[in-house]
Amino acid sequence: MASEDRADLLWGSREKPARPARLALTVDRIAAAAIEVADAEGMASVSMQQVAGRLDVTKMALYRHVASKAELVAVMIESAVGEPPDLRAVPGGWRPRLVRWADLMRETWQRHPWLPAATTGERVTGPREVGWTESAVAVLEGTGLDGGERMDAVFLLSGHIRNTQSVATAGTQPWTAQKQLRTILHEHRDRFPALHEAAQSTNGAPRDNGWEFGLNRILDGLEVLMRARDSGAAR
Amino acid sequence: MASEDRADLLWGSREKPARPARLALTVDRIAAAAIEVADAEGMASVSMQQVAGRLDVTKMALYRHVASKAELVAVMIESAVGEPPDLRAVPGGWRPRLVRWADLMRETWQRHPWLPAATTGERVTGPREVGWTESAVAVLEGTGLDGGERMDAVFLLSGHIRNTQSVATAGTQPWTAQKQLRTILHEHRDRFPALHEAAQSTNGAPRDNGWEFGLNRILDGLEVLMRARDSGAAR
DNA sequence: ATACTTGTGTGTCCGTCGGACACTGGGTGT
DNA sequence: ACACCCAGTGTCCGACGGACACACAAGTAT
Repeated sequence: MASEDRADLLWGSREKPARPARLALTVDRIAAAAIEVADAEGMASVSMQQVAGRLDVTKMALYRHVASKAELVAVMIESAVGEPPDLRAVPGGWRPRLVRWADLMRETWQRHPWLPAATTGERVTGPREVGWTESAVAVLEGTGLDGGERMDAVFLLSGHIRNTQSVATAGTQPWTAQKQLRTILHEHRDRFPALHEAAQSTNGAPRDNGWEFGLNRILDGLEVLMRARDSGAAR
Repeated sequence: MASEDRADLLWGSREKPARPARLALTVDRIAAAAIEVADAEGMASVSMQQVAGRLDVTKMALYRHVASKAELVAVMIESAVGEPPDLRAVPGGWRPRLVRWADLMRETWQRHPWLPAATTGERVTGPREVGWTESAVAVLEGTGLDGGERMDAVFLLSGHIRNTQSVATAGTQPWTAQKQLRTILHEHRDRFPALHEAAQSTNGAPRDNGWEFGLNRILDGLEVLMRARDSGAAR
């Protein structure tokens, strides 16, 4: 079954030293080429033929190493996200650690603007991706949040990263910075008075798609919950 | 230019009563058929031929009414999201109003599970979609947040809706509820101890993908900021 | 009544996509 | 010397979005 194969390639032991590996083509080389294409021309340009062409090989040769395009994308993601960080050395408790985690995550996603597009839809999550989650959930141990809450908190945070990054590269909800909509907003200012006024009062301000704002709001919200838990337990 | 056409169809006056309109095929009928397909079989099944087939018509006939598939999708979205709500009647100030807004938004997005998939990537935002944003931004007037912050807040909230909804229908980061990953997590519990422990402590709990959790955290976070603004201004 | 125009739907074609399948040619183990 | 194995090739398929020329009806001008 395809999904089993995919999971096997992602999760199985990648140690097959039995074969001497006289391979010109390897999964890693393929993934690297695909990432090059995606970085340079976006996820839409990642086709089997494009990737194969970059390796001077037929597209069908790729299928000797990956079972499907979905698996290729999965391998791309695993390769791109890199090893999850160890945050234990970051001082100051959960909040600075989560900030560090979010910054690292954001850096990675900025290096590979196709990650939002590649990680939407049904797919098998790879170990490194889970590792990133693990490292954030671990930060929240001992904060008074229960297991589900810890996972929800990390989901909330990583979702925020995905959203801001999607907008930055593609324009999911490009209310700002995209002049086409800005013009439309101005033309229809009677229809959208609150938006128009809000947009007016931020003209020229350096936009980061609400990255810092959302991050601080989420962390503040978590802190509120933790304090409530503390006082509740102490009571 | 294609994007101009798209914007025209979305934003232009749809009143062309000059022609008597003896049309069997209309943009609205096409959009309705496309939404039927998407609701039933997902966004991946929305192709020009599928939609045309449902209307007993050739796919090329559709191109008389929409300029491209991208425009068809844009019209689908506008039709699916519906008219934005008027929240002025909701009592209790900004917070209950935002909750109401989020609930309405979530209902809509649940009725059309393909919306997350359709609204990713570069595209022109339609007036109704902007209307939803308008109505949320309006709720935040007079809360002490400046224009950019109001927009960031709404972006944060709508991003959360999108994320939870994506996961519910497609499995963007399905750490939970997807038994395949659950099994993997159990097999690799030594590698992901924090995640494993967090998952253990929520076994059987009714999952909503962190919807309520994230919503409350975001609103708490906004409240913290507003209080800080208030006391700062009073000081 | 007839010819012209306008606009709606059709038929055919193209390039690209993911992928199935049969093949080939250069190693390696016996 | 031999057969086997397997990475890479070549060809083919159906589905996709879309260009383009055409058919054909209805309305208008003459």
